[in-house]
Amino acid sequence: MELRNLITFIHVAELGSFTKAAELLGYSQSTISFQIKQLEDELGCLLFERINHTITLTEKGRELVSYAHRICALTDEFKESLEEEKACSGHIHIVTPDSLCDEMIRGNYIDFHNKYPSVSVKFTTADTAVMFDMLDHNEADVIITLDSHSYHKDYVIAKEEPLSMHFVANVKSKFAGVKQLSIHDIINEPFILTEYGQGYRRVLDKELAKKSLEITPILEIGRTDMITSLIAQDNLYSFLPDFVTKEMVESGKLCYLDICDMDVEIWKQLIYHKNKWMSKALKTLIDYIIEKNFS
Amino acid sequence: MELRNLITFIHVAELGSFTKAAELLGYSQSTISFQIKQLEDELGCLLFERINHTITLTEKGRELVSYAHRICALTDEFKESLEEEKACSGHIHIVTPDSLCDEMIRGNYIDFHNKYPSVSVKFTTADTAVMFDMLDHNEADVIITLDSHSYHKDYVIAKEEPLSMHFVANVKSKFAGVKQLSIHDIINEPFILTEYGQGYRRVLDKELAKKSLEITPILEIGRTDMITSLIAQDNLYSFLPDFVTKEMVESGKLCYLDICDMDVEIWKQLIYHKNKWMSKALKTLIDYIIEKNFS
DNA sequence: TGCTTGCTATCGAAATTTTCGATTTTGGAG
DNA sequence: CTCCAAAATCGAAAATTTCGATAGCAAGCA
Repeated sequence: MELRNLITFIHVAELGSFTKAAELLGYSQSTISFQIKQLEDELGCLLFERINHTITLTEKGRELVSYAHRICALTDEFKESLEEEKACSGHIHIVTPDSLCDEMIRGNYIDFHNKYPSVSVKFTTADTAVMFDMLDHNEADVIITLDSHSYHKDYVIAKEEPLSMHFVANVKSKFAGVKQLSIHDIINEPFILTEYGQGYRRVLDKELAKKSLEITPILEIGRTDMITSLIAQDNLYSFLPDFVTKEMVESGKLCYLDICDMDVEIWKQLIYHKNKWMSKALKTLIDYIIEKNFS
Repeated sequence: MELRNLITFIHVAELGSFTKAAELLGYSQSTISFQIKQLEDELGCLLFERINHTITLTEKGRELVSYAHRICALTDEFKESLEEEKACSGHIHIVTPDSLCDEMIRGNYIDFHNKYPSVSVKFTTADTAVMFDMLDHNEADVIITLDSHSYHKDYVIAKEEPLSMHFVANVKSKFAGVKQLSIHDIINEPFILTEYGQGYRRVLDKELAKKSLEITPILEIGRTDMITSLIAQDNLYSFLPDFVTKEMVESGKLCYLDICDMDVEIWKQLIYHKNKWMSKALKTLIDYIIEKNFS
């Protein structure tokens, strides 16, 4: 029993004529005969009495008219529901590095939630490799990387920008305010870095490796807020994005070091899988991030 | 959007796999791909996200699952409704000669109604030619003729029996009790007959015509109950089926005449059109008439 | 690293189904 | 009696569906 036949059936029943239905539907008359017969054969009952070339609905036929209408109404309803602007709602899973998650939650998240209260956002933190893995397994809807500039045909980059980063130290560091430092000057100072493999940490290591250098941090930790607060307390060093340190630099607790021979290029990229279905909610979140500079 | 596709879609959504659905449904896997694509193309939206060869329902997909279930439920419901023993109900139009209508209404009709209260029966009276006309136009569901024996490939005879008829007279008639009368003896007596063209009246006329005889009735009327009551009151004559006269003959108001040279063969036939859809109600009525000798 | 397995997409060919046009049959109207 | 209208039927054409084979890709495993 296919919908095509049901639609034909409805029209035949309404018009009381195979021929008229054929004209209306743009079929030949024999097609209508065939389709109705098909229905009758499948259902094993007569839908129309044919007496002297005029048709009359049978009891079963009359019943089918009612069902057919209800069935068609449902399909129409669904098709309409596709068109109409959906209330923007749903669940979205966004995965970011630790530092950014912090930033976002403390930043615009409340505003976003107030604007779109029925969108539930799940924040998860992970390192870059895991993030891409999650995209590949459709476990994350969208990710934000802080890493070297990446590109792959399977991913869509919704937004990207270079990330300003600095070596930072306690304001009382002997290097504070000193111009034109070399990486060699500070390489043996006590560093706190994010975990190995984590986004910009990995890029930093690679850049150092090019110069046959290596930093052995005294502590590795993902939570950048802890790093900054430790540095603010003691003579320690790190390499962090400005958005993490900006506040404490401005308040005079930390300072940027002027390292002129290290060029670590880090990008912030908002990425989703190219096969990802853009739900209204997802699109809204992504647009919000792009426009409001949410992250 | 055809039901085939919706059913496939439901299974795919449930199993979360094109391959498994193909096995279950007995299709090849490429067919499933094709059918889902067909749906997606027609609806203009993605139903499944395909990321690394695993599928996940999209929002629209999830919505369609719900609609598809409802649609399938309706079709199933209809199919079941075809199977199940229907409450025997509906409207039936039965057409009979005047005399029989009387007989049936006064006879078993109440019993039938009590047994099958939701079957509404419409009785109409008509002469034989009109009755067949009504069958041909599907205006009557079933007819009962009192006429010469008829047969036609387009009609189904559900029941038939020869009808016993007699010339009848008032018990005080000079012919009462006389054996071996000839039609010539009574041909000029005052007759009351049913209308010309009406079933057995027509057959009678034809039989008389064979003998070059003719009866010119003093009154023509379809209502046989009136004929009998008039004859009971006066010295009048008629030619009627026994079922009409039986009661008054037994109570000694009328008598049969023993006319031995007229052989008028009348049949009672219960007939419907061969293309008539046998609704439960119609079948019940016909069976009832056959079994209970309703008419 | 290479092998195997499991999944979906794709493609051309085969099979099936649908559609059409022409014809037939029947009844009704003029 | 002829013409018209309506549905059934039939073979052929057209369209659609299905299949089988293959490819591409990722995961698991040795």
